[in-house]
Amino acid sequence: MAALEAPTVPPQGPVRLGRRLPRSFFARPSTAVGPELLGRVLVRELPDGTRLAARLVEVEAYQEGDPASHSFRGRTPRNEVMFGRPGHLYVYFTYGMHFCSNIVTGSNGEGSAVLLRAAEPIAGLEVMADHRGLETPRLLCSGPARFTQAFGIGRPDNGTDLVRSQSLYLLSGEPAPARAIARSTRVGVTVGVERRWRFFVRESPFVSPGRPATG
DNA sequence: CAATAGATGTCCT
DNA sequence: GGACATCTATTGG
Repeated sequence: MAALEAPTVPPQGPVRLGRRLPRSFFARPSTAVGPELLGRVLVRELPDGTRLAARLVEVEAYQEGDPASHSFRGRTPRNEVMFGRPGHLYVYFTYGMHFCSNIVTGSNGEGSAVLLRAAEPIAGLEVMADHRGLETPRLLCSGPARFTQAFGIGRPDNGTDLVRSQSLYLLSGEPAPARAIARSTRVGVTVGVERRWRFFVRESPFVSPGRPATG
């Protein structure tokens, strides 16, 4: 694919974009897909041609039978996409003001997904700053609602197929090696806390400030 | 630094 | 009515 525009700040490491991840990558349990998403690159192409890109550094897995998951009590109009085919984007509105983004995993009808919690911006930082109303690169995508806002993702993007969309997709990037990945309990959940399904890149300054980095 | 208040849709009891 | 997969500004140590 075409080269991305030069980032405003140097990324933490080399940026290999690679190729789009196939449906089969997502068609596995969220707890398996989650850690393997770290180091992957989410790309957004805006109508004006601007390209936004960021490398995932923090995610959380959610599943059916998991009391912290939106899918726990079955389908609703809001979580419908979560029960659909893997590889689609599940966007939800929360706390009366914020949107958060998930990637649907597992098999069709299953109700599992991975919440995108934080990323390291690598292209389009000026537009992200515009969306966020701040400049500091570290604060652009370091939280699920921040990340979603930086990318300009909202209701219309709910249900987008990341495997086929020309404007929102996920590239293989450079997967984080197992030794660089830490796990902890999930942020902001009060049930299902025994599930340590938050996965993040240990040394990344772009991880959200949500919680202690329980290795 | 830490703690807290305030913004307020959607789903739940 | 209350909880919630959150963020920001403000206040106080």
